[in-house]
Amino acid sequence: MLREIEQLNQLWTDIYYHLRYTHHEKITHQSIRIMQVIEKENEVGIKVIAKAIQVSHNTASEHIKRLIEKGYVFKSRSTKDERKVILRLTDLGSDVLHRHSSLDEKKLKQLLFEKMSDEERQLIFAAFALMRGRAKTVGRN
Amino acid sequence: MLREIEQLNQLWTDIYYHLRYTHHEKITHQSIRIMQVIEKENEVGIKVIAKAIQVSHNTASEHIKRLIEKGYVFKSRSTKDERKVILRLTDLGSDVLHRHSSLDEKKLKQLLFEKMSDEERQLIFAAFALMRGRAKTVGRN
DNA sequence: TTATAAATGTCGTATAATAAGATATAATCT
DNA sequence: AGATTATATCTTATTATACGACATTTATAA
Repeated sequence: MLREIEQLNQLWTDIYYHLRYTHHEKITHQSIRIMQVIEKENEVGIKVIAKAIQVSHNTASEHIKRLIEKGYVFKSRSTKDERKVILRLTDLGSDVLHRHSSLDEKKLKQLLFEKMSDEERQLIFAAFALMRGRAKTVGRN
Repeated sequence: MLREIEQLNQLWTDIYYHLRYTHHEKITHQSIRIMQVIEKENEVGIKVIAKAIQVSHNTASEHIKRLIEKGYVFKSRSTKDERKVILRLTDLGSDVLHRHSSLDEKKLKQLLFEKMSDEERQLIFAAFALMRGRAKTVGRN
């Protein structure tokens, strides 16, 4: 069983290594993690960021300041509670995050539409959709 | 077609977001990228690293020095050409890289063996193996 | 067998990122 | 009104990142 888990991880990291974007703009690790949280969760504020990356709230606030300076993130305030900040990615921020965590669209296109049959492609989609659906429930219960 | 590609990327990043390790030791972005190259390629030296992360050879050499200090990497010399360094990950280095690029084994175990039937699990493995096989050929023609 | 090239290492220096404590401000709650 | 909550700013300290210049060692060419 452990054998299978390791094997799946091997497949996972191999796929990412071969299909990721090769050219990256300079960006730090913390920046990526912060932007991932902003993209995947909703109504993200400073506190959520601080907890997600395990730093103090003032450090989180400084990270956000820099991300705003770079044009990757923008702030708005919650209408319900005006103390709360709501963070969102700009289009530029989305692009940058994409190039650091997604698969290269050109490579994916080649893979799915030139190197695979329709049935194979459908197999891939079915498997990923299944895995995503179940992954969402992992950790709770 | 672009729609499908974007959708697959959405699935990919969602899966990673839900199944990745949540606790990370402090490590920089460049360190991870360097260790990925060392793990996935063979006979990696300073030049290869420098090219992979787009820095000068002296900067690459300094990165490697720090990774060695941290106990993540070790050096040997090529027997054919003694000028050349060959880099490898230590066990600790492998662990650290694993926690930054692989899926959490506990979560995977839960996902594959508690939340899926045998047929579903086989579907996942078949799809990933297929994808990995084809991914290796992407980029070259 | 020198001369030169290739691969790597080291030193000095500069900038940016990272992080926390202390303190401040503004909105909300009691 | 006073306390609490969420965020911001300022100061300070450490580490990471990067490069140019120069040094070293091994390999190859003339």
